[in-house]
Formats: sequence, C-alpha cells, structure tokens
Amino acid sequence: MVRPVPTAVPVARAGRKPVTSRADLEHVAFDLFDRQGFERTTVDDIARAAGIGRRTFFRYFPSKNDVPWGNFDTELDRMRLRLDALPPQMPLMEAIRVAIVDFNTFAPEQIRWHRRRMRLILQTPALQAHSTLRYAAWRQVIDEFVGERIGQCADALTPRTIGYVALGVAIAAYEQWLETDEADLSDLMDSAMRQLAAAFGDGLAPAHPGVAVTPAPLSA
Amino acid sequence: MVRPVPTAVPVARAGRKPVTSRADLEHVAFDLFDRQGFERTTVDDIARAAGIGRRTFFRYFPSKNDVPWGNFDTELDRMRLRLDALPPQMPLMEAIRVAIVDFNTFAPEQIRWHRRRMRLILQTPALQAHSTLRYAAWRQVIDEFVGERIGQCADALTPRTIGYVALGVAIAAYEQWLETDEADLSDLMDSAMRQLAAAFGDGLAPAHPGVAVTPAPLSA
DNA sequence: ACAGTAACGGCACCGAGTGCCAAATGACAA
DNA sequence: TTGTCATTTGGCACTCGGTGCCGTTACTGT
Repeated sequence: MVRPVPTAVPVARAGRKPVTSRADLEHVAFDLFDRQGFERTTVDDIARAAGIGRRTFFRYFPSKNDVPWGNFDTELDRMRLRLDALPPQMPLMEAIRVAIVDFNTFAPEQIRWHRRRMRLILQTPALQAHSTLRYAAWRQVIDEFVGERIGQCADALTPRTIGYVALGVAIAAYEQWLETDEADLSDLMDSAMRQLAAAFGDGLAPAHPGVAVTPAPLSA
Repeated sequence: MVRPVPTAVPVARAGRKPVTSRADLEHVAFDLFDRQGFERTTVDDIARAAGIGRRTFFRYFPSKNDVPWGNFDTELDRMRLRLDALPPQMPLMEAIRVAIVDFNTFAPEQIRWHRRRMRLILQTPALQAHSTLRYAAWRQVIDEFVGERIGQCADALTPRTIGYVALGVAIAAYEQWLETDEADLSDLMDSAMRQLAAAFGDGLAPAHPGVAVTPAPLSA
C-alpha cells in the first residue's frame, strides 16, 4: 500500500529527479475541479495542465480518486500518537472524543483549503464511495486503541463497533459543517459526540432485560 | 434513481417481453463470482453466461457493482414501516436497535444466500466502496425517523449522527458475523448496540464540564 | 395484416487504469 | 570528459466499465 511515491525525499541519491510532486499535482487538479467539476475533469486534463504525461500521473497517484486525499497516511500517524498520549485513566469515549476533535482541528489559514477538500470529497458521489477505503485505515487506528484499552483484539465486535461509530460521528459533523458558513468544526464534532451520549442516556439499557449480554470491561 | 427496470411486472401491456430478470442475472453472476471472483468476472462474462447482449445487461443493472444488492429499495420500505410501527413511547435508541435487528433478521433458508451476498459486498474493495451510496439511502430512513421523533429536520446534526452510528453498528455486527461460523446475526447486532451504550455509560458526559453544550430534547 | 410499443443488442466511443519498454536525466566513479 | 548505474519519464497498446445511437426483434391490440 505504501509504495515509494516520489514525495519530498531529502536524501535523493542517484537517478533522474522527479519532475513534479504530489502537492503540485494536487493544486493543479483542484484548480480544474473547481472550474469544471470533478467528473468532467479527465486525467488527461490534469496531466496536460501539469505538463506531464498521462502515464506519469499514475505514478504519483494510484487513481484520480486519490488526488483529494493528500498525505492522509501521515495524518493518521498523528492521530495514533495523539491517542496514545492521552492519560489511561481518561474514560474511553471521552478519549476518542478528544482525539477526533483534535485530529480535525486546523490552523486558521488551513481551514479554507481543508473545507474545499472536504466539500469535494463529501459531495462527489465517486469520491464518497472511494473514501470508504480511506476511512477503513482511519477506523483501524480507533480499533487498535480501543482493543488495547479494553483488552480485546482490535477486530473484535466492540472495538470495531466503536471504530465505526467514531467515524460516523466525525462524518456527520463534517456534513453539518459544510452546510453552514459560521460553524466551528471542532464544536460540531464535540456536540455530535455528546448528543449521541445523551441519546443513549435516554434509556436504551433498561429495555429487554431478559437478553443476557455480558458487558465487556470497558475501562480495563 | 428508480428507473423502469424490467422486474416481474404482472401487467405487461404491449411490446416485447423481457428476456430475463434481475434475479436471473443475479444468480448467473453469483455463480461466476464464486468461481472466478468478482474482479476477474467481466460484464461480458455475465452477459454471455446469461445469453444476453452486453448492452442489455446494463438495462437490468446500472453497473456491475449493483448486482449484489438485489432489490434493496424494497427492503428499505420494509424498514421504514417497521420503524413507524414502533410505539412512540419506546426510547429512541431502543427503537432503532429493534428496527435494525428486525431488518436484518432472515428466515433460516435465506441465511445461506444472504451470507454469500454480504460476504461479497463486505469483502470486495470495489463493492465496499460502492455500497457507500446504498448505505446513504439506508441512513436516510433512520435520519427521517429520528428527525420526526425529536422534532428536528432530518438533516440536522443529531439525526445524521444517529443515522451514521446505527449504520456503523450494523456493519460492525455484519463483519463479525462473517468471521464466525456459529454466531447469530441478530444477537451480534443487539450486542453491538448494547456494548456501545455501555461504552457511553462509562463516563463521557462528566468530563470537560466547562464546555457548554446544550443537549437537544431527545425524547420530545 | 398492420400499427404501436417495448426490449434487444450491435457498434462506436469515452475515460480510468495497467504492462511494457525505450528514452531522458542525474549522481558518481574512472 | 566519459562511461556506468539508478531512477524517472512518457508513449503505445490494451482491458474493462459504462453510454449514446439506432436498426431489429417480438409482442399486443385493432
């Protein structure tokens, strides 16, 4: 999955230098997407605008759908570190809330670009679909954290459920964010997480008391 | 989205009769998928095996990715009815739990086929991605139910969050189900939902008491 | 028999993505 | 300077999913 993609590698030893970069192509592509839309922009268009061959484009991005994702893998490492740095006594869902809020907090000057990027991803059907595969890596980070915390395998039912749920909360907040002009993303994410907690406080547990479910130790 | 697809229409009026059906093609296709895998089966393969033209295939299914989904829209109507039939005094998350468990309960003789179908969908990258678009319709049903219940627009933050969360719970349960041989899907789904409730019971709310968040009336 | 209607399917075309390979380019050593 | 090696480039041909167009086929009702 992690191929030797020509990013800014400081220790270039021998061989021809890359003629462009992922970031370069990303900018060129976004300009076109803004002007003609994602679907109506062909890979040929992007390559031509960037002054490279169509074949070369696919050496920088595995697919056209991957262009809007930038260096997502690097971001994931950040979130992993953030989660691990949280105090172990912090309640699980609280830790997750803090982590996803942090992960989606950006410097003011980055917000414009990030909004552009997310609007494209979340409002283009082809990209909505493709993003599923990226989200899987994101969830994996959550799964592993939860698994570690509750002493279960990362792919057991509870970690996975919480992974999906955390993702859902984040996306719901993003969608809301894109529809409003003023809202703060962090607030929305925080709010979504608390709304959900409140919804559960509304009395899910007491119902169907006959169904025996052994709650795993969540704060082990 | 709902085109006049040639399904079993009892009141055939005039014109040539459809030479096959969605269900037929589905079976033919699944045979090929089982034998050579989804990716390595071309639309030409399916059309040839079904004795129809490649062009005709696309009149029955908008894309190869849609084959495994059968008549999903009809199923959604079922879930909508189920939700609306639940007593209004039942707590929100409880109602959702019941609805998604019901929705995913099948007669014993259907289970084999359903498992095959879901294994294909959930374990084929191209289909994982494509299913996002189907899930959106599923979530919409939840969103509308929640919106109705709490007196908000279906696309407000809380309904959407709960829609995503319900979906996440369901998929997590499915993934678990596919990995085991004995487990019962309904039990897993029920269990996933309760685990989640338990996770929130672990003390998300009391933290960060300074952050003012006005919890919307969830059982209004 | 005829007209109208609907499904069929071949054809040509587009765009994404891939394997192959020769040419271009740069670092380094002789 | 020249030769060698490593690496990127990009053209070409090909596969496959998906679409527009259009003549053909088959069925219903008069």
